[in-house]
Formats: sequence, structure tokens, C-alpha cells
Amino acid sequence: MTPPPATPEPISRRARPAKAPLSREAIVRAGLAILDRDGLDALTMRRVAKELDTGPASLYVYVANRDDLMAAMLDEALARVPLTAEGSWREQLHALVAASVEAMSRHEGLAAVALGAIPTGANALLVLDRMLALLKQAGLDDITAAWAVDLLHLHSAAAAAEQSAHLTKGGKEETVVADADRHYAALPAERYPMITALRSALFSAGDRDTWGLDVLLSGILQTPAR
Amino acid sequence: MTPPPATPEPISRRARPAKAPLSREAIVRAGLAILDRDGLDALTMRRVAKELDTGPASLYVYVANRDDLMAAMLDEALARVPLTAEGSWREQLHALVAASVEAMSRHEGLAAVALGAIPTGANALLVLDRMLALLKQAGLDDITAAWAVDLLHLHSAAAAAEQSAHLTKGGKEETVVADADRHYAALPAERYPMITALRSALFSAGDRDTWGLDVLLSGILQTPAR
DNA sequence: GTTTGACACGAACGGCGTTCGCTCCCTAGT
DNA sequence: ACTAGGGAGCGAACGCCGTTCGTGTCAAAC
Repeated sequence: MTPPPATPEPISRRARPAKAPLSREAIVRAGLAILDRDGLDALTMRRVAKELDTGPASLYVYVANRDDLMAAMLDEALARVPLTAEGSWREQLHALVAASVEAMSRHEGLAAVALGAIPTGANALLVLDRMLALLKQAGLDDITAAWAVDLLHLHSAAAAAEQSAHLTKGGKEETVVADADRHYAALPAERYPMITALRSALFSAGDRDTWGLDVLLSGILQTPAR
Repeated sequence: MTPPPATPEPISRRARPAKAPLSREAIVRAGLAILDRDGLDALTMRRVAKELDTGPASLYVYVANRDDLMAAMLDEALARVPLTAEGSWREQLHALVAASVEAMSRHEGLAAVALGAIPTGANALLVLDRMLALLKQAGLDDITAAWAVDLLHLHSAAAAAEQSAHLTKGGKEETVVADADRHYAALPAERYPMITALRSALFSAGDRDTWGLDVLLSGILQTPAR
């Protein structure tokens, strides 16, 4: 092996002024910064370590692995969801779900973390607790409220995942939709009659998120579990 | 075909009986076989190539990249969704969505592919077309039907993603739920009053999938777009 | 002054997706 | 019958990745 010839290392890290000590919180924040700035592909342990001016091995003292880091990042992102709002229980619930979707979709790939797991993060649980309170306020029985919060959580994560995927796919959302529209226009009408007939409706503009949430809430209200 | 002549290679691939020629279809099938047998982590280009007794570079003639392969695998999986069923439009729609979820959740990670993209695969579009037909049969106007199919697609992908995640996480679904239950039991009641109070309801058994679908359909019926 | 233990981290391991460019064979044109 | 062309197949390599191991460092505890 080549002996490293006298690596002089002109600026030792230790000689630098005031290096903030490593911590789980700092790692999570650095991860979010990279995710927002450079996207999901750039969120590697090496990249996070470099952001903190250290090596990848150092991270593993505070973080079990990449999945653990992403789960922590998700919970940190959810900390920004305001837990209270004004208005009726329905308006408040609407605002809460919308804020959750917003918080998750703002960071590419974080929603996918929420999709697979039962929420356990401190902030995720606060949101969940608040949702349960609002659903009970709506007059639902315990089981229906419990199942409803499950369904709302699933919907939030899915909506956020879809939104953040569209937001970051190749840049422009418009382009993606336009491509799909063109694709659909070229489909054989005899094989896909409904798609062909309803194509303009399929790509019509409008607030689908709000509508979807209304659908869920209305459906929940009139569908008791069991 | 080539009658394998005296190739001097001791165990040349060429000397083997009848190697099926490479094709996009064969690659997709091999990918699904590996995914089902060994899980998402094992689904690597190298592993797929090995399954076909070749090198990874050979795959790129038929498949643009790993994402393209997974999209093709998703559409192949959706080929098994039966497009017709018996009963009212509502029963048929219910069956169609349930079958989609089933088909996707059977293969770990494929549902995540569907979440991010507007469906363009031939089989995905057939399912979508059938859904539209049933929604129109229910009496919905064009726009509501279009938005509803969007919502149902989102829900299907999300439900499948969640289900397949639970199914493959560390093996036993029961274990995951039991862990979460224990976690919730240890939460401070003053910080999470509703979760604590409704814990038994949150983990109650029951057919949540069917209920969720009922919620969606009921909500769609009574919430016209616009 | 010595021990101890937690943190930091350089180096390495065993992968990964993808690309480059060479070889070989099949086909088409003569 | 021969050859020219071109695409499929694929060995090798590039530049990454997540994670682990063992050693170095330093402050607090004794």
C-alpha cells in the first residue's frame, strides 16, 4: 500500500473556530436542508455528513440508519402543522388535514415514509390526537372515529406523496399533465371508450384536493363502522 | 435456431439446451418472480440479469432503467385484475377496486410506483376505463366521475402500499400492530388524551378496507364536483 | 496521574445503477 | 456465395451508495 506521504492537512478540523457538536437534531435539520435544496436522490448519508463537516460514520451514533433518519425528518416536518384553527369541527378538520398534506408534500419523499408505518413520532401523534378530538366532536362513536382517523391518515400521506412526486418530477407539473393528456388523446377509442369520451373532464382544472377531502368527510359522517 | 456446435468453452452458455432469447416480457416476468420470492431489496438489475442467466448490461436493450422496469412490472401485475363482475354498479366497482389493491399489494413496492404517476400502462388504463364506465352508470356527471376515478386510484395505490408494507415489514403483521399498541399504551395521557382514551378502538379488529371503500363511494355519490 | 468511556471518523467492504465499447451473429444486398 | 452492416449481448469499469470496524481523542471520574 502507498503510505500516505506526510499528509500535512493544512486546516485541521479541530483547529476551526467553533464546530457545533453533532446531535440528532442537527442531523435531522441538515437532512431536511439537503432534501429541500437538492432533492431525494441527494439525501445520502455521505451528503448529510458533508453538510455537517464530518464523515458518514459519525452519523450512526445518533441515527440508526437512513430509514430512521427519514422517519425523524418526517416528524420534524410535522412539527410545523398548526394544531388549532378557527371554525366548526369540519372546518378545523379540513384545515388540519390540508396542513398535514402541505407539510409532507413540501419535502420530497417524506410522505412515502408515512405511508408504510403506523405513526409513532411525537408530532405525528399530536396531529392524530387532534384529529380524533375533532371527529368525536362531530358526534362519531369511538370505533368510527378510530377508523376514520386511519383513513384520513392514509389519504393525507397518499395525497402528499402524489403531490410531491408531481412537484419534483422533471420540474414542471404542467409538463407532466400535458404529456399525459397527449398520451390519452392518442389512445384507441374502441379499446378505451370512456377515457376517450371523458378526456377533457379527466384533465379539467379545479380544486380536487378540497373536493376529495369533502368526499371523505361526508362519507365518514354517514357510514358508521360495523 | 443454432444447433450448438462444438464450442470449446467448457460450460458455455451457448452449449446449454435452449436459452430463451431476451425480451422485455421475459425481463418483466423475471423481475416479478424475484420481487415475489425475495422482496424489493433483492430487485436489482444485477439480480434480474442473473435470473435470466446474463449480465446487467444486457437488460438495457429492452428496459430504459430500473424505474421503467418497475412500471412495466406494475402494469403486468394489473393484467390479472378481472374487469367484469356481477351485481350492481356499486358491487362491481367495489370488486374492481378491491382487486386492484389486491393485485398491487401482492408485490412489494409496486404500489409506490402507481402513487407518483398518472397511469399510462395498457392494463392500468383498462381498469381506469372500466371504473369510469361504472361511475357513469351510477349517474354521475362527467367531471365528478373524472375526479372520482382519480380519488379511487389514489386510494387504491395508497391502500396497496400500506398493506404490502405491513405484509413484508419484518415478517409478521401481528407483531407490527402489537408493537404499536404497546407504544400507544405507554404514551402520556395528558399529552395524548384522545389516543389514550380511544386506544382500544384504534386497534380494534374489523374490515377496515371494505368500510373505507364504502366511505369513498358514499361520499362521492353525495358530493358533486363544483 | 491514571483510567475509562463516549464520541468522532478514516478506511474499507460489498453492493448498487448505469455506460462504454468490443465481439459475434443474423440479415440483406450484391 | 460472399460480404457489409447493424443490432444484440455482455465484460469491464465508473462513481456512487449504506453500513461497519477499529482506532484515535479527549474530558470527566477516580
